[in-house]
Amino acid sequence: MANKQKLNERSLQLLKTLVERYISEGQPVGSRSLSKNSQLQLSPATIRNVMSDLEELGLVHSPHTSAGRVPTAKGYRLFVDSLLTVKPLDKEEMDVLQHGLENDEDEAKIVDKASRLLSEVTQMAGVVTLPRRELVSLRHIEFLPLSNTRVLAIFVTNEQEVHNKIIHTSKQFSTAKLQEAANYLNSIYSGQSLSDVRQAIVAEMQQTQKQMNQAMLDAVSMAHLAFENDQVKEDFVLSGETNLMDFSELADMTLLRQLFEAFGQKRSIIHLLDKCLEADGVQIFIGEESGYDVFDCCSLVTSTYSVNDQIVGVLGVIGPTRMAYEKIIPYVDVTAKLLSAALNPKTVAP
Amino acid sequence: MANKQKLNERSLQLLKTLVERYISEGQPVGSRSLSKNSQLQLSPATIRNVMSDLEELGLVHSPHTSAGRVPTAKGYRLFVDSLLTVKPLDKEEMDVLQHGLENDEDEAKIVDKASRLLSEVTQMAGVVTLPRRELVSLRHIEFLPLSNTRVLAIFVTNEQEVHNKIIHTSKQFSTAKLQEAANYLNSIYSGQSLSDVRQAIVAEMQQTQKQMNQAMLDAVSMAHLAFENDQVKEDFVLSGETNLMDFSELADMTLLRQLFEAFGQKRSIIHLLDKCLEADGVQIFIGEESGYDVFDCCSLVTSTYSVNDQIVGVLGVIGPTRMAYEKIIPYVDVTAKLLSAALNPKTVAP
DNA sequence: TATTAGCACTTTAACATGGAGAGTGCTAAA
DNA sequence: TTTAGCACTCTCCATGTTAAAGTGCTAATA
Repeated sequence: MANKQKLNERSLQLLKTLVERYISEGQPVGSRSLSKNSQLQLSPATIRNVMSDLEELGLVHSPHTSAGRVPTAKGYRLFVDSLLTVKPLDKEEMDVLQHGLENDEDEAKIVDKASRLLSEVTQMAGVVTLPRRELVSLRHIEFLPLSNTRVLAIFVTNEQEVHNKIIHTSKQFSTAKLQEAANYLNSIYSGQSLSDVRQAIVAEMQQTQKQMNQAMLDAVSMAHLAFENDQVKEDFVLSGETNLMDFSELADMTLLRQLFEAFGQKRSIIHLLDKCLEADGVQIFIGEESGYDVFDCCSLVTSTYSVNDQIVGVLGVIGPTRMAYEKIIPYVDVTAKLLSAALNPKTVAP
Repeated sequence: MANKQKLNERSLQLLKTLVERYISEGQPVGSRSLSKNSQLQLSPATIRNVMSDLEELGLVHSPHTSAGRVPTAKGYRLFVDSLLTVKPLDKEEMDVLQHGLENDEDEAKIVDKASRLLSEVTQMAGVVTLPRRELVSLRHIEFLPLSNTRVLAIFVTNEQEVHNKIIHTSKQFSTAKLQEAANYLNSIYSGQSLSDVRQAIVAEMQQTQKQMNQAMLDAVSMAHLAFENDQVKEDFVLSGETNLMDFSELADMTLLRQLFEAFGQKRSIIHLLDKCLEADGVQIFIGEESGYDVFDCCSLVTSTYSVNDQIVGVLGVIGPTRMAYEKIIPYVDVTAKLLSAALNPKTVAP
């Protein structure tokens, strides 16, 4: 079978040119056109032999007998992993991103802008997860009495963001009592990360026997209510989905519909993006690699971004598998870095 | 020309059957099929004459010489205004809506559910505006110091909803001072509607000369910052957009793209929905009537919903002009009423 | 006078036909 | 090992044909 043996320098060079050509033209590429466009001086016939091998290895595929070849997901994968020559962004392209992401205070706005920028520069769909709250630190918590046993819990994180949640307490508290509880919690937990706080609270609840007075007990149980599974709110911002409508790969309405439904339900996208959180740097899912049928004809190029040197989110681009990876990868990479920079607390204090 | 004269009972009856038939079949309807399906016992030839008149009046239109007729927007309008026989919902259909909208506390969740229900029962796109804040009453305002001159303003409206905003004050305030300011504002404005509060504040700011002490002055100027143009946040919840992809009217990708872009930008939709706020009850925009090119092949059926007998929002359904109005109208109507009921403070207080 | 039958005409949709073009696989020669 | 040559396959496109559906007009009819 000599499979491995066949994958010599020449075959790889040929596969590279084939993928490049298919990406730029969108048509199955045949032996004649490859013979002209590759550096190698080979006749179409020779190229046909090589292509036949590539097909046997599952790297390319022929839509029908007399069409050229098209890369498979596996072919793209090999291309991206070992053949791709990334084209760094030029000055102008950098500037667009840089200007777009500077001078914005609000976290939500920055994230939104990043997503929009990604979709604009790539003409595909841009996606950015909201920064994980788990890792941000609690600055301040406050309780406000509403009616009866309803209490509004407000917590400020990271200097910037304010979140609130209505909790139902077991009994009615006076404003003073609530203030006292908040003071207690602030004195202990302020500055710690939300996930740490959550853990600590659960721990404290379990050893109630400890020498805690009623007030402290109340405070802890309220904090428990305030922080309980709030992380479900994991979310992302998607922009430029409509760009995808222009790709012939998605001209089929059922396919398009499924894709947009997946966008709307968010679940699968979140799951997919979560996978990218684990590793640092640029990651790529090509076609069926994602594991979701809906994305069979799509690729996802992502990178992580950080605050205080901790990875807090993912951003990326969704487009057809036939995308200009050599350009998309640096775009995603650079945007991730710029977003990190934009979100990090400025060193120059006011 | 005898235009008016021609629009006798018979022509109207024929137009009605034509529209009904076109809505259910989706094919241009010809004289033969009309002759069979209308109650009138008329030969195709006679019907052709009548249709010719209808065409002259701009009520129907022929795609090409040997196709049947299709209603125009004007034709649909006449149909909807004077010919339509609305089919009230049966028990089962009512139940779906009723069960879907009961037992939910959170305003946002209710609105979301309503939108989803609308899209599910109609198999088109459902839309619900968030209740206008202008008309809700302020219950409580609170200020929380952040760093330096940044202050977090929190206001609770309507018992239910909590909003917050970071404001930048001119100088630094102590927690006590902020508390004092909040107390002052609460004593004066609590219970009034947000728009009233906003007006009153602007008025107070203008006659600064009055016998106000510095604390009151500070309070008012902070309130001004907290409430300034926050109404831009007018928003709506759209569901089931993807349902629209199944309609042949929207098979054209450029059209579909424009429509989805309009959904994403929200501006035009908000504007359109705002128009519906003015009148009470069900309103309908058919095709080009909306004034937005994107909606030329769509119709919008809306109704208003209320809290405390005040109209606070609009909900509706977006679909192709060729929709089953006799069913959609009651669906929208009933959903609006159920939503009003769900949002109104329960009379049985805890 | 209003309605209808009849007829010629138009348009579309569906299907068959027949190259042209592009590309392949295989074989045999270089 | 590479290449030229050739038969073969498949798509695309233009063309033609036919059937079905519908129209407008005219003349007959009630």
